[in-house]
Parts: sequence; structure tokens; C-alpha cells
Amino acid sequence: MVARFPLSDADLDRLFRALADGTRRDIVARVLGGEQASVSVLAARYDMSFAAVQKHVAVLEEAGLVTKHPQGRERMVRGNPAQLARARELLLHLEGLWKSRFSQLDAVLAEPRLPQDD
Amino acid sequence: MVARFPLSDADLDRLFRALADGTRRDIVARVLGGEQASVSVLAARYDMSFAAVQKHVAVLEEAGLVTKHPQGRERMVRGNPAQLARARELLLHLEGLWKSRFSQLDAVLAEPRLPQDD
DNA sequence: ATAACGTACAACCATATGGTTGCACGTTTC
DNA sequence: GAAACGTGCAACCATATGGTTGTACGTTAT
Repeated sequence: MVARFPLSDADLDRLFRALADGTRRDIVARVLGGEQASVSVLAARYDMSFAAVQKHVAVLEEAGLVTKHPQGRERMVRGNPAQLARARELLLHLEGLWKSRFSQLDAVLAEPRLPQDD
Repeated sequence: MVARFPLSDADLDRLFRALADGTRRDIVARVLGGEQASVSVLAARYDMSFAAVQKHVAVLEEAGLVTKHPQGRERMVRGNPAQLARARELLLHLEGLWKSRFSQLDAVLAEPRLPQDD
């Protein structure tokens, strides 16, 4: 099995930061939902300038959450669910730390020898 | 079953933004892992001022990822895995949009009648 | 009581972010 | 070829972020 967390700390920063904006989450939802969407079609849906939406898409692209595919003069935006899955894996990992905390406690309780190390 | 997404858009902004920083992710990992940690004990582990770490903890607290519990003159920091689970649910939801896109396609293919609605 | 510790908060600074407008350039249409 | 369209990028602005130091204040220890 290959490493499932090929993301550097900086990658994770970009990934979560990209998700920390409502407009960007909405764009991700639309393109994952199958909406055939060029940048300008997306831009028409939001109450801000084209350039603003174009920047949001750029942020999503740098975070690996979407890819752009040239098609004539437009760039079709496609969602990348694999990157979402990676973010989800990190959260699972953190939640796993919580769970393992109790299984360690269980182990200590089941093992009456006292640990000597600090 | 109660609603599983009681988080407003602004809540989600705070939640993902809180996760978009390596120091904060590390703090979450430590406290979820069971490290008994006051703010100053946490601060000692990082190469920055106490005030900086205190601010990071405040950001995590506002995002609902940790809670502080006064104990004498210290504030013990505890992780809140439920909030992580909520973030994870959002990602699952987004990935679900992707999957449902294909099940819709499957439905269309399995149903030879042409849809009339746009 | 006084000193030391742990925390919170304000003020400040540099940089990042999210928005704007304007312009350049490739592509399509006429 | 000229006009219109879609995109990207630069410059600019206001505000947010992540860091600093200093100060105030409650709690613990001497």
C-alpha cells in the first residue's frame, strides 16, 4: 500500500484554507455534483466580479480540489474527490488518536504492571 | 435523529480555518491523544511566544475543536472529537455529491425513456 | 505579605486574504 | 480582419491573520 498522506504540512494548510470559505465550498459542491462549469459560468452564479471567482477557482486548484481543462476558449472546472478524501483521512486520523487514548487506557487497566517510564 | 449539520456557514469557515495551520493541527492531535495539557505546557512545546500559542488555542476554542477547563490557575485544554466529526461529515457530503452523480447517470442509462425536463 | 506562576488581553507590525478595476491575449463569431 | 467572449494577471485597497512585547490580574508558594 502506498502512503495515504502524501500531503505536506503546507499542502494541508492550503487544503483546509481552501475549504474555509463558503463560496469555495459551494463551487466544490457544484462541480462535484456534475455541473458542467466553465469559470465564467460559475462566476455568473455569485454576486461578485468574475476576477474574484476566478481567484477562488485558482485557490481551489492550488489546493488540488479542482482541475481545469481547456476546451476552446473556456476552462472547464472539474472537482477532485480524491483530495477531499485526503482531508477526510486526516480528520479520521485525529479522531483515531482520541479513540486510541481509551484503548491504551483499557490496556493499562488490563495489564496490572505499573509503567516505570515517565 | 437530530440534524447532523447544526453548523452555520460562518461556523464552517471557523472550523476549516482553524484546521488550516500546522501548529493548531498539532495542538489538536496532542490534546486528543490524551496529553494532559495546560496552555503553558502546550506553549513550551512550540518555538513561539506563550501569547502566540494562547491565541492558537483561542482560535481552536472558537472553532469548537477544544474546550478549556479551569483548574486552579491553569486552563486545561481538552479536544472535542465531535467537532472534527462534523467537519468530516461535510467532506463526506461533498464526496457523496460526486458519487450520486454517477448513480444518476446509471439511472438514466437503466431507464431508456428520455427525460423531458431540463 | 510578597514573589512567582498561569492566563488574558491590548497594542503593534508584517504579511496574507478577499474583494475591486483595468488590461493583455488567445479563441470564436461575424 | 474586426468585434466579442473567456481567461489570466497586475495593481490597488480594506481587513484578517500570525507573530511580537508589555501589562494586568487571579492563583499558588514561600
